[in-house]
Amino acid sequence: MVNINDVARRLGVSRSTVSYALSGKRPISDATKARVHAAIREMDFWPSAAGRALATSSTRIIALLAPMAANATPEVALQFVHGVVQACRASGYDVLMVTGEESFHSVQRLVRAKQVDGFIVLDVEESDPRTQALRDAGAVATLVGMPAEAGDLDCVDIDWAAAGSLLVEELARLGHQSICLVGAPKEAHELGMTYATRFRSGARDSAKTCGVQWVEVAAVNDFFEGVRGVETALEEHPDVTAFVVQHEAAVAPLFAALSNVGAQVPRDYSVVGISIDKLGLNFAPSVSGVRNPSREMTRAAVAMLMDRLETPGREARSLLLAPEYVDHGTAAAPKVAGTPK
Amino acid sequence: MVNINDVARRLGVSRSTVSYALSGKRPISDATKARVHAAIREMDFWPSAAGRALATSSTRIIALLAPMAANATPEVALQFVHGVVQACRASGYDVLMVTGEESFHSVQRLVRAKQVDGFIVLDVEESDPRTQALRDAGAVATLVGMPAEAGDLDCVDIDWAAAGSLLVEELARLGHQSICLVGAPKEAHELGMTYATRFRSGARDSAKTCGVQWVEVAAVNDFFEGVRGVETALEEHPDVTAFVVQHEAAVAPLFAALSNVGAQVPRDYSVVGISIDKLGLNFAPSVSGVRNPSREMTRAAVAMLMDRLETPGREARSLLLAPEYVDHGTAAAPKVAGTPK
DNA sequence: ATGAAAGCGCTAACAC
DNA sequence: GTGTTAGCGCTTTCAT
Repeated sequence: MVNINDVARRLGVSRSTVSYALSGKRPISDATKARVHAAIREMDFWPSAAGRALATSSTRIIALLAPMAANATPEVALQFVHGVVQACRASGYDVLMVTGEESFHSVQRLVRAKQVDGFIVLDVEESDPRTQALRDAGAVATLVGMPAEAGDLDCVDIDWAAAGSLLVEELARLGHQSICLVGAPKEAHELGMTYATRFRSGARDSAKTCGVQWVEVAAVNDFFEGVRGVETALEEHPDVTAFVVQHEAAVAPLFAALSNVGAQVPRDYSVVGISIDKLGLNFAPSVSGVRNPSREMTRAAVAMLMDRLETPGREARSLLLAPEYVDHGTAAAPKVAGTPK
Repeated sequence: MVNINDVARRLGVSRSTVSYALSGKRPISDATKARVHAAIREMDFWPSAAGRALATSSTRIIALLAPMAANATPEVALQFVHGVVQACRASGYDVLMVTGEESFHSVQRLVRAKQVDGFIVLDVEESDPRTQALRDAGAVATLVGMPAEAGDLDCVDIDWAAAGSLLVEELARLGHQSICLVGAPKEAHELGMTYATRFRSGARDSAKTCGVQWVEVAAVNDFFEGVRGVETALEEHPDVTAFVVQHEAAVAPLFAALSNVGAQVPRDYSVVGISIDKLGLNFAPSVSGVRNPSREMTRAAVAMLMDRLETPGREARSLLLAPEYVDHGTAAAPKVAGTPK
C-alpha cells in the first residue's frame, strides 16, 4: 500500500513537503501543492491512521459510551448514536462504540492505550460511576444527561422540568381540569435517572400552579400490564380528561386502553408527551407535545467536546435545551363537564 | 504517560522481553514474566494502540456499517449493534461505528487509512453497493443479510423463508383456515430488502401447501394508518382468524385495531410473528412466534470475521439460522365456525 | 519555500 | 531465555 515516501519520491520532493501540502501547516508554493494533490489522487494515497496517531498522539476517534441498559428507550438511544456519529464525522472524527458493562471499564483502557481523543457519555445517571472513571483517567468528555455533580465535566441535556411544565400548562390552557401522568417506569427513578424525576417535578409543580387535579401512573415495561394500568386509573379517576406521557413508546398501550373503553383521541381524551424524531421503520403513534431534540443534543455534545479538545483548560459548561411544543393533533379542549364518555 | 521503555528500564530488561512477556509469542522464564506483570500493574502501563498498530499493521478495530435507513427497525438495529460490540470485545476488538450515508463512502477511507481490520455490514440489501466497495477495497467483511450475489464475502442471516413457513404451519396446525399476513412495508420490498420478500414467500408457500385462505396487508409506517389497514382487512375478509406479523413493532396497531372491533387475543384472533429480545425499556407487546436470533447472528457474524482474519485465504461461507418457535400465549385454536365475533 | 532527520511506541527478526 | 536493532508511516523541529 502506497505511503508518504512513495508520493514524495515520485515527485522528487521531501516527505515533509507532502505532509505540509496536506495539512497546510506551513506555506507550500501553489505549484508543488497542486503536484502533490495530483499525485495523491493518482496514486490513491491515504495517510495511515496509525502513523499519524503515533506522531500526533491524536487518533481522531471519539468513544461513545452507550450502556443500553434497562432504562433506555431503543428509539431514542438509536437517535443519539446516529446523531453522535454524524456530528463526529462532520468534524473529521470517527466513533468507537462502547456498550453495556464495558461502558464503565473501557474508560481507563481507552484513555491509557490512547485509543480515543475524547468521550461522549449517554444515559448519565444521578450518581454515575463513569464520571469518576473519566476524571480519574483525565479524559476529555461531554455527558449527555445531568449527574448530581458534573464538576469539571461538560454536560448537555433537555430541560426536562421545563418540558413537564410546558405540557401540563398546555393542557390546562385547553381547559383540562384533571390530568394523568403516565410517567417513567419506577425503575427509572430508582436507578437515579434524573430525567424522569425532573420531568415529573416540573409537571407536578405546574399542575399545582394551574390548580388542576393530578394523577400519576408509572409506565411498565410490558404492553398488557401497561394497558391494565391505564384502565385501572380511568376507573379510579373518572374525571381525568388528559394524559401526559413521558415515554412516547408508552403511548401505544395508552391508546389501546382508551380504545378498550371506547374512547377516542382527542375527542374523549387529550394525550401529550415527548415525541421522538422517527428513524427507520416506526409503527408507533406520534403525539402532540415536546419533541425530543436528539439532533440538537448530539450536535451540542460533540461541539462541546471538540471545543474542549481545542481548548483543554477551559471551564466546564452545562447546557439545558429548552423544550418547544409541536402539534400532532392529539390534544384538544375537553368535552364540557357532564358529557360522560 | 508510561511506555514500554519505562517498564523495561525499571526492571533492567529489554523492551522485547516486556513485549514478549505480554504477548507470549516467545518463551520467557516464569520469574521475569512475573516481574514484568507486576511492574506493568504497578506502573499502570498500557501498550499504546497507535504504536502497536503501526508495528503490527493491525488496529484490532472492526468497523460496523449500520446505515440506519428508513428500512430498519430501531429495536432490532440496536440489538445488532449491541451484539456486535459485545462479540467483538469478547475477541479483544473494538468497534468503530459508521452510520448513514457514510456507511458506503467510509469503506475505502477506513481500509486505505488502515483504520480497521475488518467490517461487519448490517441491513444488506439485494444488490448492495457496499458489497462492491468492500471487494474493491480488498476488505475483510461479514455481511448480515443476504445479497443476491455474496461472491467471496461471508454472510449470516435468518432463514426468513423457513420462519414464514413455520408460522403459517403453526397456525394451520391449530386449525386456522384463513390467515392474514401483516407484512413488511411495501418500501422494504421496493428497496430490495430480501428478508421481507423471503419471509413472504415462505409464508405464502406454506399457506398454499396447508390449503388455508391467504390475505396480505402491508404494514405502514404510521400507527393510525396501520390500525385502519387492519380494520379494512377485517371487513373485507371476515373469515380471517389469525395474523402473521413480520415486524413485531406492527403488533401494537394490530392489537389496537382488534380492540376497536371488540376482539381479544387469542380468544378471537391468534397473532404470531417475529418477536424481538427486548433491550432497554420496551412497552411493546410480545407475540408468540419466531424469536429474532440477533444474539446468535451477531456472534456468528463476528466469529466468521475473526476466522477470516486468521485465515485470509479461506473460501466464503454463508450461514442461515433456523427459526425456532417460542410461545407467548397469543396463538390458540380458532373458535369453531359459525361463532361470529 | 523546501529538505533532513529525529522522534512517536511498539513488534519481531536476528543475534547470542 | 534474553538483548539488540531495524523498521512500521507519519509529523514537526531545525536547518537552509
